[in-house]
Amino acid sequence: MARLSSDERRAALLQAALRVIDRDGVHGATTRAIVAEAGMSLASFHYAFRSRDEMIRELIAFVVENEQQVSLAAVQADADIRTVVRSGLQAFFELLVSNPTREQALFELMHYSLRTPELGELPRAQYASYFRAARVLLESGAAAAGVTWSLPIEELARILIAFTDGLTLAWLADRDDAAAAVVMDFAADTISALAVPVRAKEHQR
Amino acid sequence: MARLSSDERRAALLQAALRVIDRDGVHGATTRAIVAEAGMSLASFHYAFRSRDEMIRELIAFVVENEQQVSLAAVQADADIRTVVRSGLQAFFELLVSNPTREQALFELMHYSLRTPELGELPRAQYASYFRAARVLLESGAAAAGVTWSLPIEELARILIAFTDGLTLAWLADRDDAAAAVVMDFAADTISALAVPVRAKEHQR
DNA sequence: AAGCGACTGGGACGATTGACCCAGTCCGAA
DNA sequence: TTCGGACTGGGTCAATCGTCCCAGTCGCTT
Repeated sequence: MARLSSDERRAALLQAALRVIDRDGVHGATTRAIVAEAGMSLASFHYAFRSRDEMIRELIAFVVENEQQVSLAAVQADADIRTVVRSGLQAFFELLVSNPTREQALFELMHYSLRTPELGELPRAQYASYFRAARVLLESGAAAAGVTWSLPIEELARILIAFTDGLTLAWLADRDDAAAAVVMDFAADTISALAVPVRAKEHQR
Repeated sequence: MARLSSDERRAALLQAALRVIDRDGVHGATTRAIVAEAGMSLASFHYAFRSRDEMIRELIAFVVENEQQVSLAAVQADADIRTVVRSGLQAFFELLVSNPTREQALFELMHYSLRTPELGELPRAQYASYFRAARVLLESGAAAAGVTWSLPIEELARILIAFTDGLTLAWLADRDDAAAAVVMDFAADTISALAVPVRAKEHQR
């Protein structure tokens, strides 16, 4: 064991790979580009990972776990449910605008996984993670606003993610902020319309 | 100009390239794979196209023009607007299920374009084409059902495309048909809720 | 029938890639 | 201080890529 960090070096390489993919896409994430970004030598790469594929596999798993979608889940107190949903979407959108290449990178990683036989199951986990984040927003928002959902929470979470994916892709294509806002308004309106007030007694406990 | 088809050979190569991308992704669409699929020799490729990039550029333009999204626009007569929207979504979904790799290919081509400086504007045209198809469905459906939209048609088209993109990505990830149906139901409900009946006089003329 | 030019086959080139290898270096344990 | 093993630098390899080239071939025109 000894020297610093068998795991630290792997983590450093993963971070570097993510930066390279942000900058140049999955296509540009060659072993040489990654070690250059990490300030290491090529030998270190194959000392840490058996192959590039293994690294990509771990990278996707890492991204899925550390769902940075958390920005979606900033629920302020005593807001009505429509505001909660709209704010969550706005937070996500601002993340997208401030770092569009990151969302592109996530999509590219997904499509790369779908094309790679032994990675084909990863997108399922990726979306399960997204749904979980959406569910957190919807549940905590509903609790804060004193409402409950008239549809199963899993279905609502999927609908919310469909909205974020759809508005992200269209925005990446034409960068129309105003149009994205319209979609977010529509999403907040229609989703919050499925909220029903909790009877005071239930709300209280 | 003589021999058969300066344009025909280009078209044949484009079709072959599309089949290769369907099968192996953009990454696998090498010049050699494409000419093999087309049953041609490598020299013919560079006789027809100056470079692979030029071919990809024309391929995307071709795909955007021949929007196969038309399947979305099968409007049956005397159906209420909710049914029209739901049927359009269902037609799209069945296209997706019967040919998932085609939708994957379109996404990959979009992301490839976004990463390629001189192709960066193509996704805008791609989505303009999608919006146009959605608009056709919404307008003809509204005319057939005798309703009009309470939101600008451009905004509604974008919302509809957000739904199709969102449900497509999630379905590609987990292949959950039932969940996709829920999203489509929600989309049809919420979009058709924005339809208002036309006064008989207007409807008649 | 001849010839011109559009077209093709097959090979080659340089660049890039993932992977490997080996001689060293550096650190901590003894 | 010595020594062993974890780690690295730099070079190399085969495979694959886009691109190019040139000697042919084939079909139309004349």
